[in-house]
Amino acid sequence: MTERPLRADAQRNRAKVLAAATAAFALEGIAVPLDEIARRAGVGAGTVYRHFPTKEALFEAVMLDRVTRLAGHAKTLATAEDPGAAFFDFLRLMIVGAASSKDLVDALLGADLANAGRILAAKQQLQEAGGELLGRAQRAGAVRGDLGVSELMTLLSGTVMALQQQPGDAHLTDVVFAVLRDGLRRQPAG
Amino acid sequence: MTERPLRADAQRNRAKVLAAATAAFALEGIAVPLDEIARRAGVGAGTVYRHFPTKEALFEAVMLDRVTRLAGHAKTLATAEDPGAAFFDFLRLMIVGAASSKDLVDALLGADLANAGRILAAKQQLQEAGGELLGRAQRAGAVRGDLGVSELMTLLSGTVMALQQQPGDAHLTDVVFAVLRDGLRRQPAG
DNA sequence: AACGATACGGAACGCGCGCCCCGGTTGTCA
DNA sequence: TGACAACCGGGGCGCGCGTTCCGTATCGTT
Repeated sequence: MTERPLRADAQRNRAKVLAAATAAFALEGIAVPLDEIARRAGVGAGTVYRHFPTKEALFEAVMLDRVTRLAGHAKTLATAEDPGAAFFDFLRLMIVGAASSKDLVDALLGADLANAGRILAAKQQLQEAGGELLGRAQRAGAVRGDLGVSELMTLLSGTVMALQQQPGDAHLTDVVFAVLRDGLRRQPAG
Repeated sequence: MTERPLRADAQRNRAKVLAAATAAFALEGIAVPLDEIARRAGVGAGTVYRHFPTKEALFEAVMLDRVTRLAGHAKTLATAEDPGAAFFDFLRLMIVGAASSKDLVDALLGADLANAGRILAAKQQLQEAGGELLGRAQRAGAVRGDLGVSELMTLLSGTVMALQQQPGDAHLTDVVFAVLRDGLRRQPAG
């Protein structure tokens, strides 16, 4: 039952694979060939498979870290004083954090992928944190009341996907964010 | 130089292929295997290739029709009396017209596909019509002034992609559209 | 230093899919 | 209705990619 420690070179290689995979997935999404990841890590394909039973498992490992980190950020924001500002900070965080990462969209939306085991849990954690922020902002009157977390996430995903078409276009990011922000604010009656 | 007319069965088969391809592409995007299209059309794969030199050419033919149709609708709207209403009608048209079609997103955004020959032309036609509607609405004070056609199209693509995740969810569509609409309206100063 | 256990690399396999080919069939025109 | 051209079907090829296998190299320990 107890795991013996990995050999030193095995640990090094595992880290190299994770680093290469993180970079490659962010840049090209899950579509990047595994051989390419191995090449960039300076390892053979077999080595990757000794550490991760499947390409999907490697992707899961990378995404778990990413999503958990995002959820942590969101939880921190949930303790801020101004609920409205905190919510919109969260929005920006999600948008800029994902706009240059093809992988997050694959992870959160890919029909098969998104509902697989550990990713689903992290996803729900993120939704929970987002829901908390949304609820506070709504109760404070800063955000329109007619939408829930899932609608918010859908909106966010779309925005992120759209921005990935012209990655690095800061002006585009600003405009898109502004429209989303203004659309989410509490609307005048009628 | 002059094209001889197709044989009767060839015409029938061509039509069957186009119909099957239109349905299949709309449902699954360009990822649908060509064999599957042939099967649904009740023909062999070879027949498809006799009418369209390449899978991409078939996709182009289908999309050309779709996009041209959309652009036509947009042009019609551009002659309406109320520029604001016309613009938001256009928005809804694009959203509901594409929300259940995986293919349009592939066609308008797929890096390689979108800039290939005839699709590009149709795309520009659509952008032109959209730009006309946007400009009128902005001059009439119905839409915020700080965005151009390309930003609008980006926004639209994102919205559509997001909605494709839960196809047929009318409530989600309504909420997302409402947020987009309110975000695009002329904003109060400051 | 030497030996067993552990890990490595990359060639090889299976599969899905775009595309081609060719023996057989069907439409057209005299 | 016969004969030729046009067209059809689906098996097969090549390629990319996920995954496996095994001979070789490296690590840890005595």
